[in-house]
Amino acid sequence: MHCGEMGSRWGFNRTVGQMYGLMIINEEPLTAVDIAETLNISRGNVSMGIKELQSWRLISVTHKPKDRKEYYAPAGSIWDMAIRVFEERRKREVDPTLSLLRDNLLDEPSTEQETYAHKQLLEIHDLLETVTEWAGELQTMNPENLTTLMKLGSGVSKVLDIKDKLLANNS
Amino acid sequence: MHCGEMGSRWGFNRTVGQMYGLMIINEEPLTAVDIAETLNISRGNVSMGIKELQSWRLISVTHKPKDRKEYYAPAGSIWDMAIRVFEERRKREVDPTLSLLRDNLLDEPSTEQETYAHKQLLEIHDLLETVTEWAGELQTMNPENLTTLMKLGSGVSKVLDIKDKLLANNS
DNA sequence: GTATAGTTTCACTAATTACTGAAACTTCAG
DNA sequence: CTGAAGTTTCAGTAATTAGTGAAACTATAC
Repeated sequence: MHCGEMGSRWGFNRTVGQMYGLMIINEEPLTAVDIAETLNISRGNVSMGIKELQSWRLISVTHKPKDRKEYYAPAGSIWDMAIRVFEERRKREVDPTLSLLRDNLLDEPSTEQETYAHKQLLEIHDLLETVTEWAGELQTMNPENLTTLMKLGSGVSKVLDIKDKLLANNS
Repeated sequence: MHCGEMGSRWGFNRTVGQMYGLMIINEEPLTAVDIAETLNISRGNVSMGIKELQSWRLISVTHKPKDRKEYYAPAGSIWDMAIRVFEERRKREVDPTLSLLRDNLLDEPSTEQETYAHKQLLEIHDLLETVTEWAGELQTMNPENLTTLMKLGSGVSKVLDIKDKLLANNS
């Protein structure tokens, strides 16, 4: 069961990773007590972990009839999970960076030193913006197209060439 | 100068982020002492930070004639920087996850429970592998093509349709 | 060689982050 | 309304991670 530890590399802490790993591996939804006992962690810690996973929109809660317990399970498919982790990390890492950069770009540079700094910040800002916009668009594409695109790999360049030729012919 | 703090979100700790921010903002290369004084951190801490940044392949060291000091500056363009952070994070986060998954997939499942777990792990593994392979291929593409691709955004699906039609015609 | 100007290391301390468990809270059946 | 079965909160503690600074180390000029 220790394999859940790999989650520790993915933006949440060790126990939260283990908790989620456990849910993924188990076909049946689990109760908070199941989790606490399997992982040998305190009940309170599980509660906090659940909250964290919910903030990542990674789990769904169900109830069994005649039972007051809450049952937790991963929300959606593995693919959904990846999208969400990706999205949330963008929100937590990239977006704050972007707004910090924007704030700084508002100040007009007065010295030469500042002009250079300004230029550099602008470059970072634009790069980050392009990349995240693009990533956002990829996410809205349907999964099949995305898979095609990925299978294509570096063949993408060839397709782009084809496109250019088509446009040239049409004009 | 506190704006360098945003680096704290990007995989290294606060001071290392500040150090790198400082180098990006300054046109001229800096010495270890410059950095320590500007950021009010100890000389030893700077040395460790330099080491860390070097392990990310993010800085280059130069020497001035008649001067024994080492001068540090960001290695390469902003674009290079992004590629490197991306690549290094893949190495540190994704690759270990993949090899952990592979290890686990070697064990043949014996119970039904394990069969399910096995299936889930396989799915995660395949997804991660596809995505990282693709990301790797994107990196080898020349920047212009990449920009075209990004500008295209979700229009990519249209190009793929065109490609499919072309292939259909050729057959 | 040796004095000097620099860098690196590392044991120690500080700061941050994660975990525990008991108490407070919620919900619902009877 | 009561209490049983559950969840959440949070103050305190443990564990981890980051930072310091003095001592050890290196390289070079003379």
